[in-house]
Amino acid sequence: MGRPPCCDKIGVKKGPWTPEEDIILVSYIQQHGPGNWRAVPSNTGLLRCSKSCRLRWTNYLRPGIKRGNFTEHEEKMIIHLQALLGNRWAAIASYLPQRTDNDIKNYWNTHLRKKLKKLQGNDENSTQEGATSSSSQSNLSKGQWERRLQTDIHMARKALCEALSLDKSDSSANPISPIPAQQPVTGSSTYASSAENISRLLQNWMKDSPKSSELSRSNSETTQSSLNNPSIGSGSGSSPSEGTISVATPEGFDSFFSEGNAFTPEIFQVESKPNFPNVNSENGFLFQAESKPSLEESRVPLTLLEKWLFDEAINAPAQEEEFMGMGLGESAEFF
DNA sequence: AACTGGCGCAACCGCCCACCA
DNA sequence: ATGGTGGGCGGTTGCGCCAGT
Repeated sequence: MGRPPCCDKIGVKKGPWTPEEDIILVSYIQQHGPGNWRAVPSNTGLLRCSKSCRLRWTNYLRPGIKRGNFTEHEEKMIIHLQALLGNRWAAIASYLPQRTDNDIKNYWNTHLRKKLKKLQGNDENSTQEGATSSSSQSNLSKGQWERRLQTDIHMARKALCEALSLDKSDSSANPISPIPAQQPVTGSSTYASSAENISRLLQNWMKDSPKSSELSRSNSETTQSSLNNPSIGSGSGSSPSEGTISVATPEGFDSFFSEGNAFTPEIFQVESKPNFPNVNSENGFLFQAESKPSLEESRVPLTLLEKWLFDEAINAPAQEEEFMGMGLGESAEFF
């Protein structure tokens, strides 16, 4: 019996998300929290597959996402982690806060794999050592199961240890622990990153959309107030659970921006406090830097990995050169 | 200025797993 | 024990952008 599609494909919109859709989704999630993705399209009116909504949220709209160029340090981490874990991007991402697995995967596929390939071409003879790197996909896939098995054993063991010593260990104090997705991301960058993304999208959209000049004032006011009020869309009297997001019509954006408003985190009423998760005062919803909850579970307490990360935490970034000597062979020559 | 090929990235697809009734 | 469902993950694709010609 084949599994039915996650959603009715008929009438489901595909392709790039519009700013309007983004805002609807963000508003909804801010109100209800992430999860129950199945209900998102029906509750928001989005003509999107539930999966698509989840993906859009986790890969793009989620708070705390850092976009743009990878730093050299991040790059090195990815290389090492990939060598150790294989293509377990979610696990790798758990060690790189603010980066999504999709981002890392893309970066690997577009930049790092190419670099390593090039390197391999330059140094054919040294590929033996490079067996831990991506250049040896066959070896990697071969050893991946063993690695994974080992990983799972460690995970189970660590989970047990953690369960037994609950509050004793503060993960934030442990430099070798992958950073939980829920961990506070300090400063104004928490929501700003995603808000900026939306802002950028909106502004691009504004540039491109001829419709935007036909906007009605009333709609813009509605939109702005909607954006400022997380309870928008559900109506003043309706309960959030049954609320249908009816916010952010495209007509609203033009005058919204023309009034000099910036699409800032404040618009979402998300406070930028160090002690994230934020509490939305309007509805009390804990707008956490959710995300990748499974990633924390999938943390990989490999001894070697932890050792390296520990050293890395101590030495980096000032002594990144020392990183080279960690014994992963080819990746050391990589730079 | 027009064309083209490569690149980067967002998004989709399909498989898998965990959970629940 | 079994089947259904939701969600997660990794691989892949498609499209827009940009540099080179």
